[in-house]
Amino acid sequence: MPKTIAKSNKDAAQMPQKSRRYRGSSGDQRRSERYEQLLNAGLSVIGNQGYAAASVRSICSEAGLTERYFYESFANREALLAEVYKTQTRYLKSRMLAAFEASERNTAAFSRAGLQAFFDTLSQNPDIARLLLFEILGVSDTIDELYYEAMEEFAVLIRALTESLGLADISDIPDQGMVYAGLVGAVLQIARRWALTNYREPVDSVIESSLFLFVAATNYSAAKPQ
Amino acid sequence: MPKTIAKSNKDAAQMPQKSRRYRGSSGDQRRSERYEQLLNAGLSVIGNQGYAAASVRSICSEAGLTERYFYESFANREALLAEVYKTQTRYLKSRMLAAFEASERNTAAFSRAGLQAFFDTLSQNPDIARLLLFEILGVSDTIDELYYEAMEEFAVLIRALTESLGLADISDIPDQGMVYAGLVGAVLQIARRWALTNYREPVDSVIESSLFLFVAATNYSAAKPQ
DNA sequence: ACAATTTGACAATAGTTCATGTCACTTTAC
DNA sequence: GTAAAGTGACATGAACTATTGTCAAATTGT
Repeated sequence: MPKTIAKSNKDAAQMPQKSRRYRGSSGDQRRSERYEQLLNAGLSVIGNQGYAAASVRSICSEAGLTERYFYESFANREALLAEVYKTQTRYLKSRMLAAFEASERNTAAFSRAGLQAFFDTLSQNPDIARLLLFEILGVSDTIDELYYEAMEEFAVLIRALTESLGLADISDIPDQGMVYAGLVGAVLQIARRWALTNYREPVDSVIESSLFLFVAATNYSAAKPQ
Repeated sequence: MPKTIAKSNKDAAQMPQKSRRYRGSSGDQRRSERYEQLLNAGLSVIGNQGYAAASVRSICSEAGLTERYFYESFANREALLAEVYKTQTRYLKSRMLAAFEASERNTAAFSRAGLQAFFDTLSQNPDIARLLLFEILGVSDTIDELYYEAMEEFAVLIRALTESLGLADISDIPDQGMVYAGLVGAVLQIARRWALTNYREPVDSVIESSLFLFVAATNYSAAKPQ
């Protein structure tokens, strides 16, 4: 009995092997559903217990899935963290952009709307806040890179915001990117302080404090045409 | 042979048992020397490989000491991290204060001196930079508390600095602490960006960018007496 | 009805870490 | 010189973790 006889028409290099429907959904649907569950569970565990405590087992348990399915969607813990982070920054950015568009077209309302969306998102989702403000730093070089990119993207947002306020020329500053990074850092730090004091201050207060720095930068440049 | 006979005059509750000199130094000296070695090794390992990779074993190996001596000085990894952090923030603050005192007594020189001390310390000690800017966040509630306190202390420094620039009245802002926290966050974020791009920009550039935000806040308030 | 696929509970392996313990060796006090 | 204190290399055990594997039960296509 020569072992070269295949037991079916399947090749030695196994075919994609189209999946069967199960409980009403296709294989792809089920897989992406599990992916979503893991993403949500990841956010929940990281947001509640921190990334250090977010073991594969605890995430799967939270997701109601077996460990095997973890590796179906992610190579490892860090890959999950990266995806969760990307998803949540995307979500945050979309909320801010939506707020911009829904806002009245005057500068004060415009920038308040963006900041409101930012701080609202965090206070309504403490898990996201903990992830974005605390857990993401110092994990690995790869994650640091991700963090850096996200900050730069938010700097672009901030730039649009401050420029809408009238900040025209800060060309005497060697690196304008640094200034915008600084403004992002200011808002993030205000958010961290807010989170660490359990969101005790009213949201308007943190918005005003943030806005103060934006407007100050704006006015300074505007008032200094020379 | 009744086991109640003590083998010496030592009590059942063992006495403090005064230590013997060894290799020229007293027990206290040796212990505090080991403590220093562990602190330095901790900074080195955390600064080079991150806190996650800073196992008790790796720290002791770096320190050239046995694991037993770790627990002589620290209850656990986290206790070491806390002490290293406190030591380095103390060091950073002392360098900044020294810079203030050595500076000429005009506002521009004064604030530049402080910022120069800050950024110089980080670029000269990448270990410290990594610890203070990245590794300290998201470790535990205890460490977060420490971070929060350190930030507030730096906010006081910043406040002194900006007030020396003439920032008098920002009383229309609900929480002034938030504004100062924001300025601290701005400087920290600029430092993070600088570190993540391998300190490529000249130090004067990051100083000017930071200063811009300070001066902007100053001028805005000053120019807005109403 | 029945074989194949899918799933979930769980075992297994190999590795790591913390924290403590053992023990031979070095140094000191007397 | 000798007993005790101090040291360093290493062992140990309990607890985790990541990752793969096993297997019976549930579900499906035919």
